[in-house]
Amino acid sequence: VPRFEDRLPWDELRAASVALPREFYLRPAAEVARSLLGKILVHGELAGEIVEAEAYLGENDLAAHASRGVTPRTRVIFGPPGHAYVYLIYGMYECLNLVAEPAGVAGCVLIRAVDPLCGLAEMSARRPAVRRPEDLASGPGKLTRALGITREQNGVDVTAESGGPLVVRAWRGEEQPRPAIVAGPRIGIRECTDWPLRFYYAGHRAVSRVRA
DNA sequence: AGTTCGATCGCCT
DNA sequence: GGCGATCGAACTG
Repeated sequence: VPRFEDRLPWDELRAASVALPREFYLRPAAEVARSLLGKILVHGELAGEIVEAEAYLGENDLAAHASRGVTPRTRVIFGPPGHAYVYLIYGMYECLNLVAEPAGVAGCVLIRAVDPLCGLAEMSARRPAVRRPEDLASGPGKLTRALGITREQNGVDVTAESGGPLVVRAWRGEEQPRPAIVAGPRIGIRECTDWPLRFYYAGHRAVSRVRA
């Protein structure tokens, strides 16, 4: 099993970042998806920078789980923003979404890839076959497995600065120069395939390579 | 109660 | 590029 080095120590990551407030998510899902690039997904002491995300809308978006209305599974998507929607796909993989839009309006963002920052040893233990650190979380099912995110986190508040198991944080201070953002069609769906609701960093090594 | 099939991944050729 | 794994949500009757 290869050993990967953390990009920075956990306490430095905590000091250099702050949890995103609920208002961040209180916007159209596409805006939230684009804005989430460069933010930090944190589960326990495992963390990675978001490099790819997709927006899913409401009743007109036939690719979205919410398009068929409120069900026991989708109720979180219709709830207040800043919460996690986690579901099981293909019987074996969990997918993490962050709820956008005000309560009563459907909209969420599928996190498709993160670039590992902290806890790489534990991530590689969870995904022993992976040879390069940028492949640990370069897909929606890969990142939940690497970070240990499951349906147990469905519905949790990701804006809690203290105490939350799953939090999204932003770097403090001045924005660093960052890669160009590409918008293109979403992956793995059969409806609304022309809508440019997938956002990712151009040329980033941790972006999922599914269907180029 | 039974059936269908999916916001995926990794291994095979 | 093709396919099997694996299971629960949603829909049919």
